[in-house]
Order: sequence, then C-alpha cells, then structure tokens
Amino acid sequence: MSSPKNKTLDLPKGPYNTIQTEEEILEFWKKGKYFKPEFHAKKGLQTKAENDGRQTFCIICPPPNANARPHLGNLSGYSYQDLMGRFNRMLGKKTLLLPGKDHAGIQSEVVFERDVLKKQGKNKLDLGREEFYKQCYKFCLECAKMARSDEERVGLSADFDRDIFTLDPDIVKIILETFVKLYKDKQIYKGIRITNWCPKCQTALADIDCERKGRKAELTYIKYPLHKSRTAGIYSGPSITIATTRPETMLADTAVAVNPKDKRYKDLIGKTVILPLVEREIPIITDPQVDMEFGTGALKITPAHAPEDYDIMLRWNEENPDKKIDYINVIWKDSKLYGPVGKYKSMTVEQAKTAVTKDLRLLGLIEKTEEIEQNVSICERCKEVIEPIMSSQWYVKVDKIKKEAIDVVKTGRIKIHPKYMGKRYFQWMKDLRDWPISRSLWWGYRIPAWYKGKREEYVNNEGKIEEKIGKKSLNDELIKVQLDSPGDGWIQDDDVLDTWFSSGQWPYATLMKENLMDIFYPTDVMETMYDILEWWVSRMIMLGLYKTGKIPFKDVYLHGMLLAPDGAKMSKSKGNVISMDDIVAEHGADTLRLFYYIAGKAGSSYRFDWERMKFNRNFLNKIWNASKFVLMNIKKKDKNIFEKNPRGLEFQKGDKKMLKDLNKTIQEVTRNIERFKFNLAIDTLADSFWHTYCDEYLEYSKEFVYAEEGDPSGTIWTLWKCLKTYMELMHPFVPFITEKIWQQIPKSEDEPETIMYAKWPEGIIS
RNA sequence: GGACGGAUAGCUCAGCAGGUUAGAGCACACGGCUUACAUCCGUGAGGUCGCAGGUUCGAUUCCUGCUCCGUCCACCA
Repeated sequence: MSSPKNKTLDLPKGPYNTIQTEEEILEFWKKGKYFKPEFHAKKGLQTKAENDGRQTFCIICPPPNANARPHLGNLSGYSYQDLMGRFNRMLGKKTLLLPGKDHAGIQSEVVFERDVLKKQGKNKLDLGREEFYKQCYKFCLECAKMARSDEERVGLSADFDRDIFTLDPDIVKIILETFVKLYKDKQIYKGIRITNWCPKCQTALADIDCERKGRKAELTYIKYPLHKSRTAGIYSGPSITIATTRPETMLADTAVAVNPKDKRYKDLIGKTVILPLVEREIPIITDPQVDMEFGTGALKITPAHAPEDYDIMLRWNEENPDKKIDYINVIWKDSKLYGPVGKYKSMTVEQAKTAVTKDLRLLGLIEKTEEIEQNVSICERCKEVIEPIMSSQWYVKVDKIKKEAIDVVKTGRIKIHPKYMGKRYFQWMKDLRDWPISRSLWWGYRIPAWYKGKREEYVNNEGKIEEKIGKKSLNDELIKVQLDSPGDGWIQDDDVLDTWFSSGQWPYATLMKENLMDIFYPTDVMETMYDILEWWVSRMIMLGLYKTGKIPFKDVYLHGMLLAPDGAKMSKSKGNVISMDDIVAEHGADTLRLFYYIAGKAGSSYRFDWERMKFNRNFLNKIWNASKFVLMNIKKKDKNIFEKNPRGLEFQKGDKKMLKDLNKTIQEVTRNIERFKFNLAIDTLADSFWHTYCDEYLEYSKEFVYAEEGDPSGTIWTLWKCLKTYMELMHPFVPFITEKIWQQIPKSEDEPETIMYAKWPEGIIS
C-alpha cells in the first residue's frame, strides 16, 4: 500500500486479487504496529501499555504445539479469537490478543526424537538430559517461527512481539512457584500409583510411549476356594472360578470382582475367598465394568499389576469407603518377585508363572486352560511388553480447588458457550479425583523437589512401595520443595510436570511475565476447542482461582471440530488432511475465515467443503465489484460527500428504506457477536449486503445516479455511508478486503489510518 | 457402563427464548453478457422439520418415551 492517506477512489480493475491484497495489507498492519495494545487510535504507538482509561479486552490465545505448523483447527480458533479482538478494538477497547507456543510435553519429545534424532541415528539417551533439553528447545523455537507466520497470514491481530513459549525461563519460574505454593499449602503430596514400566529400558513410560499389540495367550481358569478347609491337602467345599492370562500375579490379588447384575454370583458378593498358595483372605466385590460374558464373569483384582484392576480398586474404594481394598505389589523393576509371596520370592516373573501354575495344578485348582487373542501394551521404543507396577508420584489434591471452580460456573461468573457444554463440565468436575502430575519424561518442567541423597524405591514385606534415602525412609526432612538446589548432595526429582499443570496456569503466567496483570486480568474470553473443556479449561479455572483468587476469564467459547470433506477426522494416516497452504495460497485468508464463521458449529463437528469455499470467494468478489461501482460514482458525482450534513439532503424513498434496513442489520450483527452467535451475525450481514444493498439498492440507485437532471446527493450519500458501514461491520470477519476498500473510501481527516480502529457502527441518522 | 449432541428440500447445513406462506448454498428448470460483477442477475420447482405421545388457542421449536446416527469420558496429551 503506497499510502493509506492517498485516496485515489480507484480499485484495480478485474476480479478481486485475494492473495496480492492480503499480503499487501498484512505488511501495512505490521508496519503500523496496530496489533499492539500500546497503539492508540489518536495518539499512535505509546511506549507503555498502561491503564489509560479505555476499557480493555483480552484473549490469551491457546498456544498450539511448538512442534509443527498450525493445522486448520488451530486456525479456526485464531479466526474466532481475532473476530472478537477486532470487534472489541473497534468498540474502542484497549485490546490484547496474546499469542504463545506450547512445548507440548510428550508430543514434542516424541516428534523431536522421531523426526530429528532418529534421522541422526541417535536417541535421547545418547544426548543426555541437559543436551536433549537444549536441542529440543531449539527445535521448538524454529517450529514456532513458522507457526507465527501462519498465524499472521490468517489475519490474527495478536501482539506477536509478545509471542511466549511455555518453557520461557520467566514462565517456568511462575509455574514452579505454584507447585511450591501448593506444596506449602499441603495441597500437593506424594502418592502411590500404577505406572507403565519397561523392564528392558528400565524406565517408566507415559501411556503415549506405549503401543498396543495383539498376541496369543493362555487363559487359565483357577478356582479360588471359599474356605480354608482341606481334605488330604486338597481344598474341599465351594469355590469361585476366575480366568486369567497371568496366574503369577494372583499372588498380588486383593479382591475378586463380579458384575453387580450377575445373578450367578448374587449370593457370593460381600463374602470372602481364600487366595490359594499364600492363604490370604480377600473379598468378593462388584464393578459394573466386569464383562459377564468373558471367562467365568469373575475377575481377579490385581491393582498393582493391571491398570484396569487399579481403576476398579479406585472406583470401589470411592463408593465403598468402609470396605476399601488395597494394592499389593509383588513384581519390581528387576522383574523379580518381592513382598508377601512366600516361597516364590526372588523368582523371576517367568519362573514364578511356571511354579505357580504347577502348584495350583497339584492342589487341583486349575479347572482348564484355553487359548485366546489378547492385546498387550508394549514399549514403543524397544517393543518389550510393559510391566505395570506401582510407584511413587506427585499428586494435587482437588477437593478444595474444585469446589470453587464448580461454583463460579454455576453462578454464571464464568459463562460457557454453547451453554450445554456446562453439563459436561459439571459432570467432569464432580468425578474429579486427585490429580497425578508427574510424568516420566525429560521435556517439560522438571519437578522442583530435591532429595537429600539418592532416592530409592523398594517393595517392603507387605508389598507396599516405600521410598528411602540411604537407610532412612523418606520424610519431610529429606525433601525440599523449592526452585533452586538447596546445596551439594541434594538431587532433583527426575520427573517433569504434566503439561496441563502448566497450561492450566497460562492466562496468568503470561500476563505476569509481561507485567500486564493489572490491566488485563481477569481476561475476557477463553476461546478453544470443546474437546479440551475438561482437560484444559477446568484446570485454568481451578489454578487461576487458587493462585490469583480471581476467575481467569469471563466467557468460554468452544469452537467446533473441523472434519475432512468425507466426514472423518483429518489425520495423516488417513491422508485426508487439508493444509493451510492448500487453501490460503489459492483462496486467501478471508475466504477461509468466512468458512469457519458460516459453517463452524460451536461445540460440535462440521465438515470442510470446497463448494462453500467457492461461494465465499464469490462473496468477496461481490464486495469488490460493488465497491468499485460505488466508489466510481462517488468520484463522478461528489468526492467530498462525507462532508455533507445528511440532514440537509433530499433522500429518495429507496434511500430511506436502505438506511433503515442497514440500521436493523447493525443491531442484529452487534447483538449476535455479543452473544457468540457468529454464524448468525455473518449470515445476516452477508445477506443484507448482497441482496439488500447490491441486488436491490445499487440497481435502484442507478436511476438517480445516471440521471442527467436532479440532485442525487441523498443517494450518493446513502451509497457512501452504507459502503463505509458495511466495510466496518464486515471487518472483524474479513479483515483484509475490508481494509483495502475502506482505505479508498473518502472520509474525514478525523478517521484513523486503519479500519482496525474505526468506530464500530451504532446507528445511522436517516 | 456413564455423559452429551444430532435427526429440517436431492446433497451440505442454518433457523426455532412457540405464532402469518419453514431458510441458505450447491444441484435442478427457464430467462437474461442491462456501461460494478457471468466468480453475475431474475423467475421457478422441491420439505406431513426422525417416530409416538403430552403441554398449549397454537409445536419444527417446550416436555416424555422410542428408533437411528455421532462424540466424549474411564487419568492420554
């Protein structure tokens, strides 16, 4: 753009050139620094973003993963965020859209290992923890650069100078301080939980580091007697038969579970059985997830060595606090047996399997065996079968923090759009249990806990996990929770934090880093996809309330999920991914944005559709051509029409009707944006522009504009006023084309240099 | 197992805080290159608004049940 002040009233001939215009306008915006909250329509760019009496509007943009370019889903989010940002900016508010990039824990670790290290023939162990972190950091920052340019290209008017990476040292400090505060408030504790252990790599694995693999296995039917009484060494009396593929883990059984609806076991529920070989008495409990059709419908419960069983234990304990069952861990990291396992102690898992089966057979407790197909977890790296074991993890207590988080939504202090999503939120919050936050990775926020010496975990004689340092059991004296090392000999915890623990702090962490809390917190809207309402939004609410005592945002807008044209999820493996380049390079950003606003469904999924893209492109062309017509006629008749006082002009019937209709459109569009009904807003607007303004009014106006005699001032004024107003109304939706045209519309010197700061239309005197 | 959403024109979907002839785009039929636009304009055909009840003067819209799709959750980001 040569100069925005240079109003030629001419638009280039021919159809609208999307790409060229958009690139030109983007340069103009970036040069003007209009995206910064420091920019003031009258005073220009200020040095500080201080409170200047203007109302504020702030959206913290959800940070996309810093390991790839944003996909169409990310871009749809930006489109909604930007729509709201531009709308509020035009309402005169000091506006901040704050962008960021997420280190994305496990995902980035996997991507970096797969796409970078593997190609160099290395793995993360070759690099060592520190070097790995350094290189992965660099990798993410490189990706972030590309992502940033995509974000700009779609028209996101965010303050890119402030683009923040989640592992930025300032952010890390804030995140970890929250951990320390929670620990001091006794809201964080160490607890024992089931973990995926790879016996070959000798490391704990996150679920995502595991693969599923089908294999054949032997299903053994074992009788658990109800009583200890034996005749000639053989159990006599009634028994219950369970089926298992892992007989050796029976030594760690702490219950037998049946489906509560199962009539066969109706009389046995609540009774106990004798665990053979170790002669332990264990209860028969119920769980609705026990499959009555599988095996005998009775399931041995081994919470320490089967994730499903662990869950059943948690569920049972929650619902039956007076009849809790516990875990017994018998397999340890060296794949040998420990704990209360009698003569099987120190055997390997394989040896124990053989020995246990043999002994059960001798006791006459093996009913039969059959071959089945089963799925097991294997280590993604070495393909070894995962051994689930119990280990010590950090937990956040949720009882206290979740209560207020439910309350703020219930009382409407935070509103969720669409409204019905609130139900999902409440459901999730109600069932929320203490939150395990350690992850066995390198990439992320390393837990700020220090042990006085090397911490070791072991299994005691009861099968419980204990931690010790040297000879001493772990106690408060031997742990320090603080950001910096307490000194020589203190060793930091190996794990990193769950990424939700950090992203849950994103709204205030970013503003604290930028020193903008006073101005922009609480923020206004959290705009994200509905699928992470529970995972992310709920955490932001809880942690926001905990750390700042305030809600982190007032409204939550949950956009829909964009599916491929065939209605399936876009995924690389299906090959149905449509990239930003496919669209923007051909149709431009405005077209894509229109697609989101018109077709997008808050809270649910919708399909991508090339036909609709074509329609959108045609719409832009319509805007372009109509503008050419209007500008041409203004130039011909009166290019200073904006100086005229409309009260002194003579209006035709059709002029008045047009202005009246536009007034109505303004009200409707404004109302619908305010209540987050973006599709209704743009529908109304596009229909009004295309049909009322173009098809009806422009045709009508020709009679007066082309007339040899008479004074067409009223009509010219109407043509001018409507065009300018439509551009302003449409600007939040299609920012590029509207800026381009608005620049050419003659207007007074008081108007700002960019449509971004034009005043949002209120009503027209007619 | 639990929770949630959808079912409206041939297709993809809007709409419905209950109220005149239920909308759009695409597709279809007919007519128009009129000096902003054929990436366009005009005209038209096409729907018992999933099924069964209920509330109401009135229901596509609210309630209940059913059928059929889809999604999410069970500690994965």
